[in-house]
Amino acid sequence: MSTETMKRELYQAIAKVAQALGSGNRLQLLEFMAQGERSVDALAAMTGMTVANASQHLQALRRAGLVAARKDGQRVYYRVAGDDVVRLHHGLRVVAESRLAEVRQLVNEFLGDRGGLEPVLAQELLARAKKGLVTVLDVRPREEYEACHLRGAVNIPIDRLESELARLPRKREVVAYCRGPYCLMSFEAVAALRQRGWKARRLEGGFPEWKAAGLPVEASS
Amino acid sequence: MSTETMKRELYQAIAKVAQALGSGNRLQLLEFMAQGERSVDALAAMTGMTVANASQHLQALRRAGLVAARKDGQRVYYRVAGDDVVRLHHGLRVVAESRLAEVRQLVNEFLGDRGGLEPVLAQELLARAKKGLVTVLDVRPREEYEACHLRGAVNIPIDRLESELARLPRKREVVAYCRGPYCLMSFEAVAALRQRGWKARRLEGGFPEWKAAGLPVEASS
DNA sequence: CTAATATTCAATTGATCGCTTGAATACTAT
DNA sequence: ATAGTATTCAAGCGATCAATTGAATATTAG
Repeated sequence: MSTETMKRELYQAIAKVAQALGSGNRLQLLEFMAQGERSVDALAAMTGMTVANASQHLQALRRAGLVAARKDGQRVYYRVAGDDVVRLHHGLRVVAESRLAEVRQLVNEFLGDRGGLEPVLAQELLARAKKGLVTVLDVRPREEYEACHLRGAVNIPIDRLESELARLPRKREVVAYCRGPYCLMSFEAVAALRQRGWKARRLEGGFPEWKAAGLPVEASS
Repeated sequence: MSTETMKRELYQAIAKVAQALGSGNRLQLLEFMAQGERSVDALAAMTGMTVANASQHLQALRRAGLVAARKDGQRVYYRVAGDDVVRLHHGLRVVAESRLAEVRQLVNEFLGDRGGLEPVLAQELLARAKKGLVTVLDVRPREEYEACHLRGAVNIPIDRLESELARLPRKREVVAYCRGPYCLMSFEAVAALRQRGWKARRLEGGFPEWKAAGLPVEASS
């Protein structure tokens, strides 16, 4: 076979991965799976899809090698196949935000005036946390925190933040994070903390991006 | 509008970038454009597509913000929109090679027994070149070298390698590179040099990956 | 065993995509 | 102006895709 045809076949095979990413529904499924494995009906509920539709999209992602499945009892749990997949998802978002005006506008609308809160970069947080200068706050639900979180982070789910404020020392800056750049919980947390006199910022990105970058994480017990 | 619908729209807009990458022909076009800007008919000839077809694919890439066009005389020159696009292209290849067995097999078939030549990583080459331990050899055609090349690289196009061997000092190791991981010129060069007694290896990836990683490049004159 | 639950499968519909063909447009050289 | 070249446009065809619907399969609880 000529090298031209071989190269064409090769790129056509690589393109299948991009095709699998070429659907808003599948990108959303991947975002949720980046938090940890999830069952089909959980993913269907989170994305607002029918179960049958979610199942078919998950199978498309599996055929492209982007997710893996594990069966336990009557449930099937899907998860991203590896950190490289999360990084690819992230890279796609970055390019889309920087190259498509429509995406930039949608992000601005979505974040509203919250966009103004300038985020802390992962490397910066890592350095400041090492020196004990900041409290790292995970505002996701308890189960997600327990499955995996940034090393040394404290967990106060966003709906309990007001009642458990006492756990956050006032003198240190708080850096909050949640599920990712399109998750609003850390924005809310920062706003609430600032209103009550804390110095607070949010982490750029969220938990999946941190983990995919190979930065330190830990699980509870 | 509810945040769910906004998020759905946002991801649908991001997915358009992935859709643009979801075609082997467009991935090949991007590979060629990563070397530098190219006219429509040059790209059509390189990929073996009809001119009309290439034009349409290029417009699809432009709608997705991945390439930009410049008109000069009666020709239109297309180029990748930025280094982030090259990095995304690269990330896609990495995921496809690591996650799809079919892609791994096609790569092996394509590279044949050449796959055995273990490549030099970019960071390693940078360090060794700084100490003057290696000769960096660009085996691409002269025009491509002149447009842009790794800083300090020597240019001997692959078809003139035999006749200009004298330009390569025998005692230093040679590291050869070309257009990218699916370009065979550097493999040939390494094989030829080794046969004649040189110590030679090839650079992992190629020129576009080096440039997109922000490593030092320069142009002639 | 039976009922209930979770997931997958199969068939259908409308929409979109990829490629071809042939014509239209834009620019250059003479 | 005219001819030649480069690119884009428009129409058409077959293939693929996304979502819905309803049924089939697999597993657990009682």
